[in-house]
Parts: sequence; C-alpha cells; structure tokens
Amino acid sequence: MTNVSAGTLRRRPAQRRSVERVERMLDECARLLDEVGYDGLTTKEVARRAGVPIGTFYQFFPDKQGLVRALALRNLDAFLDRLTARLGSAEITDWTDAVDLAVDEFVAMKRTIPGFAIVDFGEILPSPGAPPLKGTNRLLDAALENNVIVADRLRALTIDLLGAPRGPGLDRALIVAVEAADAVLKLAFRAHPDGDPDLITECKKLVRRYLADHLPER
Amino acid sequence: MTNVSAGTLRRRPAQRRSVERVERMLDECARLLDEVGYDGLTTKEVARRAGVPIGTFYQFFPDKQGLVRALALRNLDAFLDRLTARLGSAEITDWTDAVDLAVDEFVAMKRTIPGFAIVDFGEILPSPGAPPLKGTNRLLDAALENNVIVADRLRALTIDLLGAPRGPGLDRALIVAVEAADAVLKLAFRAHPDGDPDLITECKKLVRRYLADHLPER
DNA sequence: CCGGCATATGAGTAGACCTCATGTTAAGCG
DNA sequence: CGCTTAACATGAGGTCTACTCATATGCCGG
Repeated sequence: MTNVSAGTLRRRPAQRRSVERVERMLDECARLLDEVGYDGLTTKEVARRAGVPIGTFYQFFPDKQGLVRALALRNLDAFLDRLTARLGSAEITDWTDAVDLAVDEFVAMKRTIPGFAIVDFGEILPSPGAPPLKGTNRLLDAALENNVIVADRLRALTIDLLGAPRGPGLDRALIVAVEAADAVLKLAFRAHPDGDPDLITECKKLVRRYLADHLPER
Repeated sequence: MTNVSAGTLRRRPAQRRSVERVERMLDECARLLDEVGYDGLTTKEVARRAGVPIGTFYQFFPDKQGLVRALALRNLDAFLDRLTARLGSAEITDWTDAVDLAVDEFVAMKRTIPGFAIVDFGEILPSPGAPPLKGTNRLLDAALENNVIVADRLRALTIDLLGAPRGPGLDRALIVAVEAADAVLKLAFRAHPDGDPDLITECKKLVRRYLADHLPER
C-alpha cells in the first residue's frame, strides 16, 4: 500500500507531536490549494497556518513539490482504498460497472475532499527516484508518474475481481485508460465546479469502448 | 487563423527589427525548453540568448507564461496548417485514416520541431481573457484551454472534409478525443524519446473506438 | 547535576520575475 | 532645418519565494 512517507518525506516523523505536525501541514496544504491553487501556494503560508516554523517544514518535506506530492499520495491512497472496498462489497457482475464505479467514486472525492479537486492524482508529483531528466516540466511528468501507480493497483483489482487476462497488453491498456480518463475528468471539472455531467458520461464511454478490446466480454 | 499576437503579446511589434526580436525570443524559448524544461527556463536567459535586454522582453511578453503560450500557439498553428494541407491533398476516404494522419503528424512534429516535444499544445498557456479562476494550477488549465482551440479547428476540418453531422455532440466528442489523445501521447513521449510506438498505436485505437459513435460509419 | 546528542528555530541567502525612471530614437510640424 | 512631442529601449533594482544553516533548545543516560 502506498504511503505518504514513501520517498516524499525527508525524515519520517517519530514522535507523536511530529506526526501531528506533518498531518496539519498536509491539511493546510489541501485547504490552500483549494483557495489559491498551486501557483499561489507558498511553503511559508502552509507552515504559518499549521503553526509550524518554516525550518521545521523543511525538516520533513524536501521542497514544495514534495509537500504536494505527499498530499496527492494521501488522497490517492484514500481513493484506492475506497474503490477497493466498494468493488469488493458491491454486486459487480460486469467490468463496465466497475469502470462506472471507479469514475463515480473519483468524481465524488473530487467534490468533497479538500485539495482533491485541484491536485487529484497527479498534477505535481515528481517521481520518487526519478532520473534527473532534463528538458521536462516536472508538473506534467509527475502527473504521468502517478497514474502509473493508479494503474498498478487497478490492475491488481481487475485481475483479482474480474478475472481479466493477465499480460503486458492489459497493463498498457490500463495505464492508457487511466491517463485518458484523468485528462477528460480534469476537463469536466474545469467546465463545471462539480464536474460537467455530460463530460463525465463521455469519460465512462471513452474508457468502456477502449477497454472492450482488452477485457472479457461482460 | 490563430496568431501569436492574439492575446499573448503586450504590444504587437511594428518595426521590422522588433518583429525579428520577438521571433528570436520565441526561437530561443523553444531551444531552452528542450534543454532545461519549463521549470528551468528563465526570462533572463531567453533575453540574453536572443540578444535582447530584459526590459525589452517585457515590452512584448506579459510574463514567462505569455512567452511559452506564444510559442505554443505558433507551434499549434504550424501543426494545424500542415494537417489541413495533408487532409486536403491526400486520398482520405475514411475518417479513421484522418485520425491516424493527425496522430502521425503530431508525433512527427514532436520529434522534429524545437520546443514542440515539451510544450506541444498545452502544458502552459493560461487562457487569453480567462476568468481569474482562483484555486487552480495555471499550467494545467492552460493545457485544457488550448486543446479546445485544436478541437475547434479539427471540427471545421471534420465537418468540411468528412461530412460529419454537425452538433454539440460532435463538438464535445472532439474535445474529449483531443484531450485524451494529448494525454496518451504525452505518456508515449515520456516512455520513449521518439514516442513509444505501442502507446502511439494505443492512442489511435482509443480515439477511433471512441469516435465510432459520433462519426458516420466509414 | 551534566555532557552529548537529536531536534527545533527563524533570520538570512540566492535567485527569479517583473517594474519603472531614465535615456534614446523617431515622427510631426511650421 | 530646428523644435516639440510621443513612442520605444534599457538595465539596475524592488519584491517576493524557495530553501539553508548556525544557533538555541530540549532530552536522557550516567
């Protein structure tokens, strides 16, 4: 299971007080993202609101990107956990239902979880042990990187719950599907604060049509 | 036809020398993007390489984003012009061929045009007269905004050349298709410097499958 | 009570974006 | 041609942000 401290923190908080401080900083980061966006977010303000000196901020987070990455991973975990639970419990007879469920759950969290609407999966996140890859924009690289994590866990779900045929074809298809869905959902939330319903529908259609080649026929 | 000076420049260069200066700044911007990426690009360095004082830079470009936006629009124009030419001249009997052609042309330009590989359509570009929309990341907003422009021109092409049924359904479908394709192609170029061939194939499949509902059956 | 080690702190550094007062050139006009 | 006026060009410097590091503070075994 992914974890906030996996490659994003400079030092793992040991004492109870430190853990709470890191948690508070992440919470304030989420709220600030909703208020002023990534560009407007400053590490100083995050620290101030969390009641933490700036030096302590940098004890735990390597930089601004690391902070947002940590938040995104926390949100990502929450999303995948909830999705796993719902896929396991509900009566999913059809993989197309699973697609709808995943999209709906994602949309629901975008609406309700602070910081999720803006950051969601990727947007930020430089890869943890990434090659220095000059000539790139870290924001977008990160988005891609993160969707690979989602695809990984979705693959596990897909194989376990739906009995899909394992293999590189499926892996690639899932990554492509997540990437495409992510892009369309971003568009949906750009068009409408709660996500344009038509675009959400189109997102489901897009994914279902594409996956029809890679998954057993209902 | 879109134009670099459409909403991206602070003042349109009138004299011949000024036009050349703006052109040189855009060229250097492209080269620098390939070398150091968006995060590493500085307005100072662009100006220095173009042999232009920093003050003059800001006479023409409102800010760093404006510079990159102008470059992206220039590239976008080039892409759409070439696509229009190829769609008009070639023997396109089938809209699925048109999809392949568009993707191939895009990939070809990503490989060869400086600054295209990194910036391509969007990535940067805040909308020209955009609402101030707090709480967002300007980079990603811009990418979306720009793909709408692409979709607009693709729609014109689609209707004129392929006789597709006009309407909001098609508009939305094209925007979704461009958004999704853009995302998958970014992934393809992240995975491989010249674009992972498998992912490029998947991109075509994704778009074709999705559009099958919206365009007349070959 | 105390030495030594881990942790906490915030003034300070480096550097980026962008401005604006000043200098320079061109244009309009009698 | 000289004068007035406006447009354009310039780069030192203001402001702000990410991030550091020397110092202060607390913690703990002896």
